[in-house]
Amino acid sequence: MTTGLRERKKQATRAALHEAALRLVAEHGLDQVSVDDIAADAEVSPRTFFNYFPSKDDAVIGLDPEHPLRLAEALSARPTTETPVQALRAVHAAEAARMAAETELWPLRLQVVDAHPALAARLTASFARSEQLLAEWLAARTGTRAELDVQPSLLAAVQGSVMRSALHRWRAGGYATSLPALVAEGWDQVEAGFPAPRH
Amino acid sequence: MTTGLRERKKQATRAALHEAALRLVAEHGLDQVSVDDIAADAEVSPRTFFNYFPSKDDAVIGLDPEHPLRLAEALSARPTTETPVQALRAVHAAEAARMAAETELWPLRLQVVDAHPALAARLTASFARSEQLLAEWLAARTGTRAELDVQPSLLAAVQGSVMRSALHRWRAGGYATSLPALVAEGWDQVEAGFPAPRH
DNA sequence: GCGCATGTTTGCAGTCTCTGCATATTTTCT
DNA sequence: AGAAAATATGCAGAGACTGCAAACATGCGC
Repeated sequence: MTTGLRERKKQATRAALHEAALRLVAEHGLDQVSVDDIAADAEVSPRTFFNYFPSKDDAVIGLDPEHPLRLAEALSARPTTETPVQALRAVHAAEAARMAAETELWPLRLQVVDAHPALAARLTASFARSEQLLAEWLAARTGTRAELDVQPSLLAAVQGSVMRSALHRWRAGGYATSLPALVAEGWDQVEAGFPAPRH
Repeated sequence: MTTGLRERKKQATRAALHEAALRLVAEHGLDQVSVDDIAADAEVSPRTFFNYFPSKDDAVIGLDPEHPLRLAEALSARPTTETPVQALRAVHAAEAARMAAETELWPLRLQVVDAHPALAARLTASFARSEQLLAEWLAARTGTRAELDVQPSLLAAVQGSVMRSALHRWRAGGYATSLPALVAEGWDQVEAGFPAPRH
């Protein structure tokens, strides 16, 4: 787990660029912030910016590209006695706790995503990669074909819906409710099959 | 419902641009097709292209921006005796039938979306607008607050998942299964709460 | 039919994102 | 220290997109 100077610097630069992008865009708006501004704020050359992120939007969102793989690993580590939904709930719970711990970044992310539909699309794209891996894991776990059976692709998508809905309500409620609780509430609803609410 | 010459021409130009974009990108790939190429193919000036679509990606996807509103209207027209899920199922069924009728465009759209993650994000963004309106409708229908209660935002998102999953399986199965059937299958799964499949 | 009001198309100039390539700088390893 | 490898930077250029102003087409009242 040794991290040489080189590796540490890379992490620092990446974080600096992401935080600069997020903070500047949150304050001034997406169109009022250029890549040059972000690079200047992070004290690297504009050209270097593109060594770290393929686009301005990606820098603003700034999610770890390795994350989907770690998620898939976490799932594979769950005991095979669990049902797919149980395994997903467990992984989501850990995930939500980790996200809620980033008290600085996620509220800012959700703010800019809310203000700029283009960024919402990027964030969704980030989730999409996870969903694809998840569908494959589900198919393997249940012995079905990911491409043709309903459950893998649908449950993978629904899992994303649960998380997005929880994030949405987290922000709407001013971050007063705990994110893991909101996620759990979503799963309860999913497992209950969306019963009609009584009036 | 009268359409003057002016209005008809606009529709035709929009359709020509969309079809040119879709066809060219399907054949040559997103990066190998410039806006100038698309405009030339549709026989308008490059500048005119941007009178119709705000970006190249949007032209490739080419969904009607009015569609979310019509969807919301269709929902409001459902009898209030139906549960939210029943109403959504009914509207989805009609929707799926309409989409399956466009035997030219949807397969091409799904092909390019599959080949280019950036376009997948755009398509999802198009759906997102519908989901937002839907969440509001659900909240109004069930007398809850769209922002804070679970069901509106989650069910709106899940509805999108059902449709996306159905489209995915439609394409994976070579368009052999009817889209409405795939959508219905998804809803069955949702209503059943994703039971663990037996082995 | 004529001509004005309004909406649409086009060209032009300019900004910004993003890429390829060559060069300098930094870190690592021996 | 010095070679090897990774990283940072500068430069030039393609292509997306916008604002503006000038042509052009259409609709409408007369």
